[in-house]
Amino acid sequence: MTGSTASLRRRRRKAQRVTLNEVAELAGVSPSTVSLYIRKPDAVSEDRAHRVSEAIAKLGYVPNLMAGGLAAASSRIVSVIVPSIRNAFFAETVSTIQAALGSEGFQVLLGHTEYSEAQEEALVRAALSWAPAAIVLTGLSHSHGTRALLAASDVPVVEMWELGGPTIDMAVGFSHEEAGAAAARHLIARGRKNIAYVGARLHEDHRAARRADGFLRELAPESGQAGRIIRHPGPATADAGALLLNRALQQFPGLQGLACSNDLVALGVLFECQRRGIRIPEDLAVIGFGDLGFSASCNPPLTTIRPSGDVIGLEVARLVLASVKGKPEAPEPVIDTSFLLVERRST
Amino acid sequence: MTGSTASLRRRRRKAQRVTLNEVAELAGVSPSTVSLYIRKPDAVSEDRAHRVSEAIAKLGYVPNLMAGGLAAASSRIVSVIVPSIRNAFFAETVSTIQAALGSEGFQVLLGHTEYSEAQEEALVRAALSWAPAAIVLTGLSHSHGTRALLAASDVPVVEMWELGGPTIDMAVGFSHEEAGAAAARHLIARGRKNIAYVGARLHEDHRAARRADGFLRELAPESGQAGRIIRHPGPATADAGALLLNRALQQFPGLQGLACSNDLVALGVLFECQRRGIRIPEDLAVIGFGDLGFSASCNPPLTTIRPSGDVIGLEVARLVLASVKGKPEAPEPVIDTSFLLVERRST
DNA sequence: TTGTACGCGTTATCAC
DNA sequence: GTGATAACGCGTACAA
Repeated sequence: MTGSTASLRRRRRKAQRVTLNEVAELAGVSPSTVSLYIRKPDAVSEDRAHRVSEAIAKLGYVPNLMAGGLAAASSRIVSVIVPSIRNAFFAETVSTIQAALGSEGFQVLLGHTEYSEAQEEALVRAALSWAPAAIVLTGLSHSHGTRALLAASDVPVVEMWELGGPTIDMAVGFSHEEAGAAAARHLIARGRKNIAYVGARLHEDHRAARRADGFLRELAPESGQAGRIIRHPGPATADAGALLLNRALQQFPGLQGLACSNDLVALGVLFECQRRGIRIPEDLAVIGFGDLGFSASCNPPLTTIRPSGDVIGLEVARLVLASVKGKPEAPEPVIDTSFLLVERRST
Repeated sequence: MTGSTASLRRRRRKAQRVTLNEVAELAGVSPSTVSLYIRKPDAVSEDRAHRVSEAIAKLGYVPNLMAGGLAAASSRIVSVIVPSIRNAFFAETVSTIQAALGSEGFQVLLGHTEYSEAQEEALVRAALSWAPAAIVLTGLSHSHGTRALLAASDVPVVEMWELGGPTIDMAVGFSHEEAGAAAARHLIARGRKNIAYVGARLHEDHRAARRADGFLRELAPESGQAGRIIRHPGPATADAGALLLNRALQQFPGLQGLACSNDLVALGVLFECQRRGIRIPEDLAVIGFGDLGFSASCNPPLTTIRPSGDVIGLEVARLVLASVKGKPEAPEPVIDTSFLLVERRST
C-alpha cells in the first residue's frame, strides 16, 4: 500500500543540552548579558548583541523555559480548557486564541473536559502546575474544587462563551438565553404558530440548555406549554438532527417552525426534510445556531444565529495579554460579544 | 442584553505557593519522601503515605512541574503541531491524542502552522523549550531548520497523517496518493468516463495535492491528460465546493464523475447540484474524502474515503507512550493505518 | 550597559 | 523505606 518508507533516526542519544552559560562563554560575555539579550535585545550594546546572536546560532541554543519559569515564578503558557475541540465553535475559538497569543510568545496548553466538571477540575489542577500566565475556561459552571483551586492561585482567569451569571475573574461571551429567545421571536415574527426546539446533549451542554430556556420563555405567553423541547442525549450531529426532526413531527402534528441547538443538527433536519418531501421554509421554517461554514451554502441557505466565535477568541486573547502586562485595572473585565441573527432562506 | 453579571475577584495577591517542603514539614517527613510519594506512592510506607496525602490535601499543594522538569531534565508535555485545528480531521486526532495521553498524565501543547513550514519551525523551537516528552508533527514535509532542531534534540518525534516518504523518527498514517488513486478507480469502476478532481488549497496542503497526484496517475492510461484537476486557493469549505463544481462543469462538458479533496467541498458540490437540478449519482457521481460527521446523512449519502483519524490519534499516543517508557525498540515505528472507501449512494 | 551571587522547587544519587 | 545533598538552567536583585 505504501511506498518505501524508512526511519532515518532510531538512536536516542543523551543530547547534551546547550545552556545559556555556554552561549555566554562562546560570545565572551556574562550569562546575564545573554539572558538580557534574549528578553530585551535592545538593552544590550550592539556589538555584544551581535556576538551573542551569533553564538546562539552557532550553538543552536534553545532556551530552557522550565528553568526560566522557575526562576521567574511564572510561565508564558496559557491553559485553554474547552468541552471538546471537535466542536467547531471551540475549534475556531482555540485557533484564534492560539494565533493571537502565539505571536506574543505565549503557548497554548489544551484541555478537553468532555462536558465533565470533574474533568475540568483535574485539568485546572494540571494547568496550575505550570504557573500559567492565564487560564481560559469555557462557560460559567464549575465545580467547587475548581473555584477553590483558582481562588488559591493568583492566575488570571477568563471564562468564555457564556455570560449571565457571576464570573470568577473576567468573561467574554453572550447570553445564550437571549439567543434562544431571539430564535423563538424570529419564528413567531415569521407567523409560525406551532414551533419547537430540538437539542442535542442538553443535559451536559449548559449553554445549549440555556438557549432552550430562552426559547421557552418567549413561547410561554403563546401557548403556555413546557413540552416544546425535544432532546437527544448524544452529540450534536446531522444524524441527531434527522432523528430529532422525526420525533418532533410525531410529537407535534402540524409543526411549522423548528429551532435547532446547532447548525449541524439543522443540517440533518434539512436533509431529512428533503427525503420526506417537506419543503423548507414553506412547510417548515428552520433556524440553527452557530453559522458554521456550510450554513450559507445549504439548500436552502440556513437562517441561524452567529455567535462570533472568532471575536470571542480575540477578546479572550486581549484580556489575557492585558492581565499579564499587569494593567492596573482592565477597563472592562466582562465583555458581551453578543450574537447576530442571520436571516437566510430557511425561515 | 445580559443579566446581572458580577466579577467576584479582581484582586491579584501574591499567593504564596505551597511547596513540597511545606508539605514535608506538616507531614513530619523529609522532602524526599514527599517527592517519592508523589511519583511512586507504593514505594512509601503506608503510614507515611497517609500523613503525606493528608498534608497535601490540607495545604492544597499543587506540584510545580517546572521545578520538576528542570530537575528531571524532561517534562510530561507533548507538543502536537497541526496545520489547523479548524480542520475536522485534525480536531478529531488532537482530541483523541489528548484523551489518550491525558489519562497517562501528559499534557498537550498545541500549535498551528497554518500550512507554513516556517511557522512549524518556530513552533518546534518553542516546543523544544519545554523539554517535551515527544513532538507530534503533521505530514512528512518539514523545513531544513526543523529537521536540524529535531536532530539536535533527543526528543521522540511522531509524524502523522502521511506515509510514503522518509520519516524523521516514527510515523502513523497512510498514503494519500493511494487514496486519490482509489477514488479514481472507484469512479472508473462505476462506469464513469469523464471524471475530474476538485481540490481546495492544493498549493499548501501537500496531502490533498498527493491525493490529486494519485487520482491523475490512475487516469493517465485512460485519456492521458493532465488537466483534470481544478484548484481553489482558499480553504476547503462548502462554498469552495459550489465554486469548483461550476468551474468543473464549464471546463469539462459532459462531466460524469467528480472526486473532491474534502467532504466539505463535496457537500458544497451536492448543494449546488441540487440548485442546478443535476441529479446525483445519475448525472454526476461524487466522491469525497474524510467521512466527516454529516457525510452519511447527506441526501444522497456521500461516498467517501475514511482515513480513520481516531485510529491515527490512538496509534500516535501509543507510540509516544512507548517511546517515553523507553521500550528498547518500538516494534514498528511506521504504522500504516490505511483508509476505507465507504461506498454510499452518491456514486 | 555589564557582571556576580543567590535562589527558584524539585529530582536523583547515595548513604543510612 | 528514608533522608541529606547536590545539581537542574536561568532570572533578578545588586553592585560595578
